[in-house]
Amino acid sequence: MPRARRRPAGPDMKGPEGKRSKTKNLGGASAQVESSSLQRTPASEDGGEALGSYWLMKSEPESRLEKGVDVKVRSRARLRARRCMEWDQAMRLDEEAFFYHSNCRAPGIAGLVKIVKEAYPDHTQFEKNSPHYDSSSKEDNPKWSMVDVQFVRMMKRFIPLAELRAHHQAHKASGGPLKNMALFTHQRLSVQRLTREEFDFILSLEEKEPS
DNA sequence: GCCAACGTTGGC
DNA sequence: GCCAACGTTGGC
Repeated sequence: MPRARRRPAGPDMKGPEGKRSKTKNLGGASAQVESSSLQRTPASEDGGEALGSYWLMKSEPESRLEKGVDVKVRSRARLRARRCMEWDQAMRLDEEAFFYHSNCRAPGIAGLVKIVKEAYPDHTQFEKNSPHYDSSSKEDNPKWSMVDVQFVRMMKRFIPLAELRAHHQAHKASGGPLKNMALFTHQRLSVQRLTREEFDFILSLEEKEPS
């Protein structure tokens, strides 16, 4: 697994590895997203055909040391096992995900990535020196898997958490698209499914003045 | 199966 | 760095 360079904030924009989202498959303990480096791709229009699902993936933009290793853009969240497994395996090639900066001074949605490799076992769970080592995971029944994602683009403007929350609150009363957004209703999920309506609404915020 | 203690996430 | 929210663990 690639080791991230130390940088103050923001996603890496180059490097061959793509971004990896790691999600624990079973056992119900946790899930994690790890983003090491993001590969820039030519902006490609997808012709607008409907993709299956949309996602929001949390990552930490700031360096953090764990077991003496800079694990940087990594976040972990407790998940319900079944849901976690479903979501992990539900992420399909070319589906889009917002990447969200968490645990930092300015939390919010920073950009877009897409799935370029569907779930596969994460080898680092078996490596004792890895911060992701999990002694309870067995080779023949791995608990953790990852997907690779590729950088698509930054948001036209950063969408702060506070702005999303304000819409969420308003939509709870008005029945708007963010009324059930998982970021607020299941706040500890590190990988969240978005409805088409949620995804489109958030994209529409890019065009608007910050509220 | 309850629930208090504990650990982690993540906003602030 | 603090701590609220909340998920997990383990004693009973």
